[in-house]
Amino acid sequence: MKDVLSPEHFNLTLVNWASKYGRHDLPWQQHPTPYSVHVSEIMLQQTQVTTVIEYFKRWMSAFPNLLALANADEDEVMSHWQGLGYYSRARNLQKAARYLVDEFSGHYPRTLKQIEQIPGVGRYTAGAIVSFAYNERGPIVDGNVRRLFCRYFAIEGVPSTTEVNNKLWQYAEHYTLAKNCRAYAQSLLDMGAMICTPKSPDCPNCPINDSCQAYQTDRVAQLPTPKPKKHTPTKIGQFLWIEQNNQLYLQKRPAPGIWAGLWCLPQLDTEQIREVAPSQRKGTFKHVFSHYKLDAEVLNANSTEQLSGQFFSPKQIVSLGLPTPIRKFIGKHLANTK
DNA sequence: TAAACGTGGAC
DNA sequence: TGTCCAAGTTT
Repeated sequence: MKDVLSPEHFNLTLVNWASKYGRHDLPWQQHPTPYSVHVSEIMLQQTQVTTVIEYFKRWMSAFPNLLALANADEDEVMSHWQGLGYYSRARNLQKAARYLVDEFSGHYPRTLKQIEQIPGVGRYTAGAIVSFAYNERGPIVDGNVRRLFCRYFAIEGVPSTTEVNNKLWQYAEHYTLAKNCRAYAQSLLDMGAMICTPKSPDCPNCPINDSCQAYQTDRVAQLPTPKPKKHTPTKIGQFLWIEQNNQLYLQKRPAPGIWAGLWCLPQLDTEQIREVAPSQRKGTFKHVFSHYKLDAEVLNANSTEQLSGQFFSPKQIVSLGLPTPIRKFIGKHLANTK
């Protein structure tokens, strides 16, 4: 069996492959700055490229630079993130902008260690910013690299365990050179997205298949080792529909917690949940999260006593940041909010 | 270490 | 319809 390539040979082979077959037209690849790379990398966390593209364009128009984001209203920020999910990313992005303005005069630091101190920026994102914005050496391990390396080096074990994760970062450190930095990082992502895919990888067209340890031993389909899946519980939710003069009562969701920072129908906490007659019911909806399912009903109510929210007109609601299922429900039940 | 944290695309 | 899982980070 052929051994794995040296870091030098590996780098050159992938960069050469990506120059022909890689992605070069993504919006964030056109004029990369530390800020635009930062924004795109946060948006791309656990989110598909096709989903991010329009959000990225709108965000860069609304908040073209660090200062604009630092000075923006939080509701304005959240409304531009609505529908993208994992909303702490948006709040951390603004926190990061304020941190960089306050501590670094609005200029990004240059070193990996400093960049990793930015709120919401972990080891992967720090490496990506250094690679893509500065074209300097910044090792990365994301889902693409994890899959590619687990197969190429035939790494057994669940990747999220400390042992395997450490091994992956060791390979990343060893195989990331101080040359072709931007092109090499991008080639890893492109390989993971276009060749070394989760299902039906395109091994015949892989530029390094003859030295891939999994391919040589027919274990591509078994690597990376799948994570044992766990049962997702179903939670019951009750929300209040309080409408006066065609205005709707909404509350801002607290952090931490689901939908933090978004505006939502008031939700009864677990102790307040009660049986209700069908006549009180405005409607129901179901929603699936990554870690549980939500069965919800929306109850008609009149009083806003004890509640800390405010009324909004349909026109105001349209430009607010709302959770996706709540926005859908409101759109169905309140005029002029679609 | 494991759970929390959203949503939608792909099959 | 259900399942996987996508350029992860925080607590």
